[in-house]
Amino acid sequence: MNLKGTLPTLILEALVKEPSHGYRIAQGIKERSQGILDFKEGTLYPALHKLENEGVVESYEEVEKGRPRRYYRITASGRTALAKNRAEWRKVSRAVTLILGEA
Amino acid sequence: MNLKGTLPTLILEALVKEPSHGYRIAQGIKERSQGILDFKEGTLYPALHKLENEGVVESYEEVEKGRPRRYYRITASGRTALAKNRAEWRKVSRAVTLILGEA
DNA sequence: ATACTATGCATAGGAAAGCGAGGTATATGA
DNA sequence: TCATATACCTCGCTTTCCTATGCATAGTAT
Repeated sequence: MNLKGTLPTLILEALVKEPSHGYRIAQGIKERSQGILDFKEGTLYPALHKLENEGVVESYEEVEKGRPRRYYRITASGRTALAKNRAEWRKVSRAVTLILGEA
Repeated sequence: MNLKGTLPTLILEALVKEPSHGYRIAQGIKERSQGILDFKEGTLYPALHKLENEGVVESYEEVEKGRPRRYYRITASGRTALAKNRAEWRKVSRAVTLILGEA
């Protein structure tokens, strides 16, 4: 189950502490949401490419266990974007909850 | 500002207490969200048609001030759908907030 | 009188997000 | 040897939403 539009923000949040690669980012989102959020690979990879294109993340290749992995690192503008997106999420999710009810 | 996918649920919620027509439903969502949620007419009307097609709302025409208005009434299956959507919203929005942080 | 705004409904075209399915490749364990 | 997990990618499709446009009426301001 997923909420459209939240993925870019969730990816940025996943990279705040340290760089990571696509597959691990997806696992992390699933685990940190207790299995509720589950973005598919066909969604995740294009999203990462888009974020890189926008300059909010940078990527580099790192060889691990003989195989290359594409790591992503959040940029300065990415941290700004994250802060903005986080605030927006709070605002709009509270607005919906205001109508649909909390309890 | 809007959250994709929430409109059908917000419409059903708007009809719980009494039937209403498109224009008023849109106004209600905007007001009850304190101006934050603002779905456009080009979004709302097709959404209403779809909900009617699915059988969760019924429509009828009522002439008011000499002009016809299309009123929508929530059906029994609409109430069931609303309960389900409401629970889903809680679940998934909490999952996102779990990751993005509450404070 | 005329024009603008609000009300009220509707459709068409296009963008964006996400999914499913498919492809490629390696490592590991049964 | 065969399946599964890891790891990345792309294509086509559907859904959702927005903008723009059209039509029509009522009220208000100029």
